[in-house]
Amino acid sequence: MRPTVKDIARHAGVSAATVSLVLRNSPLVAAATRAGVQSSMDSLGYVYHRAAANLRMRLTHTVGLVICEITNPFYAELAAGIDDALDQAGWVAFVANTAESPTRQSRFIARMREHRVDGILLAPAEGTSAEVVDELSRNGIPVVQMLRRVGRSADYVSADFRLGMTLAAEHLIRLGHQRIAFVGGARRVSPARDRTEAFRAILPRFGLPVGPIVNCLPTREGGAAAVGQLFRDKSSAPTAVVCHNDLCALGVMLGLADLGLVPGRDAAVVGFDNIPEGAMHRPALTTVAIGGRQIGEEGARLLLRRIKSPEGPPESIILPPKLVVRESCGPRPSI
Amino acid sequence: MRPTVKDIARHAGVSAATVSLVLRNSPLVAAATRAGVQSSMDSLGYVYHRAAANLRMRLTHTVGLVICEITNPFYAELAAGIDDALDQAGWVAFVANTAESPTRQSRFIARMREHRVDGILLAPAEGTSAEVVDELSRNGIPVVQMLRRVGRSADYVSADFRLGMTLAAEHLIRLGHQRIAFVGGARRVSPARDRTEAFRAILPRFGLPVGPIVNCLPTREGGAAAVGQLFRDKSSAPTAVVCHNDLCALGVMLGLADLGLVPGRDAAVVGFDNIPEGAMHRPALTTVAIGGRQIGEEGARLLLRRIKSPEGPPESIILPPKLVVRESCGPRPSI
DNA sequence: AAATACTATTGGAACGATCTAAATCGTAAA
DNA sequence: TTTACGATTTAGATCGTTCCAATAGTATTT
Repeated sequence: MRPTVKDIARHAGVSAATVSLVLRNSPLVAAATRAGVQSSMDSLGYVYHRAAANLRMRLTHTVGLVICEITNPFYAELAAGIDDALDQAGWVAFVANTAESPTRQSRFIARMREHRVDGILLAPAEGTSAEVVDELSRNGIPVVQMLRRVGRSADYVSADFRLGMTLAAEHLIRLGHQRIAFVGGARRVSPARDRTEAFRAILPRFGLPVGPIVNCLPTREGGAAAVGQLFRDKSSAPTAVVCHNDLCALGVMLGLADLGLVPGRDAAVVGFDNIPEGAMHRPALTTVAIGGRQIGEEGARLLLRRIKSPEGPPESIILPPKLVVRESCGPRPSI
Repeated sequence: MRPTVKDIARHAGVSAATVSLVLRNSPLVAAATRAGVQSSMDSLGYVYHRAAANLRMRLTHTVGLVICEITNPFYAELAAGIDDALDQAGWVAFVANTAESPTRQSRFIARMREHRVDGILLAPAEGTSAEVVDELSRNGIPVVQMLRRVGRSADYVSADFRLGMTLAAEHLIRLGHQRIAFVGGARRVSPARDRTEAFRAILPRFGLPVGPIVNCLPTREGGAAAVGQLFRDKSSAPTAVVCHNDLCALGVMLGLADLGLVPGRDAAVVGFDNIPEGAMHRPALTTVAIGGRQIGEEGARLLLRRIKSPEGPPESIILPPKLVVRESCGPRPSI
């Protein structure tokens, strides 16, 4: 059996209470005593039993990380940012990959509540109801929603997708594009709605018609399939395509290539997220950088702040996106 | 304050012990009593406090997941497989992304031991010493090493990288290639050593010289940079390149494209891993499929088995890889 | 009728830490 | 010599569950 504070106490000739004080670096304990206890711990190979301490204390120093799709490189980056920030604070995260299933998500959240996490970082699965977040808030469990907002009762960290869409569209308009399409607007999550609304708003402001909006999954496959619809009729095909995310944009470029069209020459393509493979692609992808890592870090820090002081109204952190211009838009439309 | 078993007991007019029996679906308790307790739990909004139960029981039903680089799509897939298998068994994982830093890794492992995880799933960071695994084994903490093996004292799940390399090389040889290079052999981890050794062994068996081996990071950037070295001198350039992984292979294809060479026509390229973007690339990447998801599932299941029965010698599960032929090898070398 | 077996329930001691309030010990002041 | 005080240390209750051994109550057997 592993040694406990009692064993250390006996070995060092003090009481368990004193060992506990040493463990928590209390200034109450005399230097000589502290040294003795320390050496007892070393020689017995003591490992702090945080779970036992948690039972007595208010906090478990543990959070739940619920991610809608960890295999999406953007969310992997988000998770890495969270992990970084939590590590710096000495906290640990339970992880769960919902794979966009609200059922799985509810199961995971229940499990994490049983483990008494002090808070939850939630990148909600598509179709998550506001009730999921509200129920947690009602029960005093701090939640930070990331990217997708489903409830108003909890904190939220995201990027300004409206601004991102505006940056992308203005760039294309400045290049002279007149027929601009949007691919990937289908999903019923707030970032998708934001992009779609901004897309609808910006074009008329420049006297341009709102181009076709194609609904598809935000994956390579989805993007590639969308190309078929958009470029079926050559005469009415768009000269530029804004995509829901980079994955989708890479798919669109693939679809274009399969039609013998060259992205950046025959049609401009812009993505969202700025995932690494976009830069390492030919043509390199122009994209709206969302800063997933940073959102993760901010989210983790916000959650820890909220756990420390649960009072106060829900907070929102909206980070500004940045347009990263590469090759996939080319100089000017050829048609 | 959240209700406890005592509160439920009082409300239902039974003892705490009975509530505990109901919680664990014991057949000892009468149907009527069970129903009463259940309804008390519902009306008071009881949430099981697993941490408290853990203190009394032997297990925490918790494992540590230590990943060398979560943003690498292959490891993201591995993590998804693990998450799946653990979910099915009703277990939860603490996650940690070491970003290939052994220091970080040690810190994470220590933290997880404090949380009393029942076992650890370890995809070791590069440079991990065998001592890390041995120390855990010595202290009776089950460990499953994934992909990279650093110690002999613990279980191991991986793919047969030697066989994978053999499949790739034989395919290229069958296509008629005579000058075959290997890119990415630098890293001091067992899968890299396995690939390199197999590469050195297979070519002489067909009377071919062992082509150049270029050491580089297994990233797009590394692969792209390697192309510069290999194709500097056109006359001695290889006609085929086997890469450490797909990321690297995508980089090589990028490097070739930047030199005006067409992968699959001017040089064959093969990767390892079979990550999604390889299939959705032009030319589509021929690769040795490692089955990250499956390795994750097997690893998680092995760990749970080991936790249940810690006795017995370390076990190894080595899954067979499969060659996935796509376009990046082309029909035959043109030179 | 007494002994036995079985079912359903329970009080109280764990698990390993922390917290509170009180005890102990020198030492300096009265 | 006694008292008071600050500096250390400690006994014992506590957190929310499970485990053990014991206890009723009922049905069955002898």
